[in-house]
Amino acid sequence: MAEGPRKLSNFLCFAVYSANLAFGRAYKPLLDPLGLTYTQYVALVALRETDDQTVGVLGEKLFLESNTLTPMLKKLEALGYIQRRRDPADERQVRVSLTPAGRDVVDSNPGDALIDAIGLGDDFAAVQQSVIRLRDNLLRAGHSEPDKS
Amino acid sequence: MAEGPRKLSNFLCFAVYSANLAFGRAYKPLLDPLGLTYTQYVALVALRETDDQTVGVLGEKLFLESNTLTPMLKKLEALGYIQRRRDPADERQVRVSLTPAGRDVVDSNPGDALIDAIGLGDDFAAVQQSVIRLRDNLLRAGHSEPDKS
DNA sequence: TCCGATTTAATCGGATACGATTTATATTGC
DNA sequence: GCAATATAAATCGTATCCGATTAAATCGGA
Repeated sequence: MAEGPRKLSNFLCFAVYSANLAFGRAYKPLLDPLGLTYTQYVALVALRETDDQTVGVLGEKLFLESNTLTPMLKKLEALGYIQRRRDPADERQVRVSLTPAGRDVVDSNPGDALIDAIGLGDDFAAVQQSVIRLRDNLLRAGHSEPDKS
Repeated sequence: MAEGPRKLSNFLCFAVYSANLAFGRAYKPLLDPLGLTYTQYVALVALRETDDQTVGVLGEKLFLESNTLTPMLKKLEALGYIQRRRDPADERQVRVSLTPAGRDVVDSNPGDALIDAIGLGDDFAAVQQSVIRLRDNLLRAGHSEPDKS
């Protein structure tokens, strides 16, 4: 085996890639009325979990860095969902916290409408754990090069 | 249940979102030497499967439309991996086909180096099928509105 | 103390995604 | 045959991602 052209449908990476596109499209009609994008909503959820985080710590949770987060957070601030301020104790850091409006949005759980659409039934938790394991394995393989000792 | 702030780690959408980021990062060192991005590589795989496709048919497989594909395909053409030409029988359509160089890239299976990194073992196929089912369910829920008959 | 190294965000350029519109070509109705 | 419609790709503006660089603040050693 392992010869001949592989079919796209056999690529796990493509399954994940296209499932991510599908999630974005499924969330869109739910988030549009709130003026939020899919990624912005995820950031709000992360902030609901732990408030008043630095951009760096928030980025660790979201697997993003300041180059992606800074413009998005500025947009969320302009929308009135978060507040950004320099940490007085260390002016290099920016601390981000939810406004009451931001908390309300997260607590309204707009994603609940998708639970039926997901349609994995009892497999939900197992699939989620597998995808998380996959992600962590890939990231682990990445940030330490395969050193040939 | 269903009250109180949900943790980000319990969101299946975030697992998929972050796994997709992880795949892109894992593929990067493998594709950089070829001058390819992750998405461009996926497009080449889709073309390897069926050559001489129209932009629309290719888009159906990739879940993308011409607004995303056209710029990417022009880049792949500039790289010498594909050829684009108007269909003489219907000048509205553009047909895309792999060049020999493009075929060689796909046949070299650059993603094989990640099989170990994925680390799902025997669960690989099951996870893949679940993610595909998830995707298809989400897309199905999307393009026909939940009509309350 | 003071200067170099480190850390944190922000900035910049290139490459996706995607809704909305535009352009060019085909098809259909009459 | 031709105007109205439909279809396919391309274009445009906005919002991510990400590598690389920059700017500002902090830290650390001589």
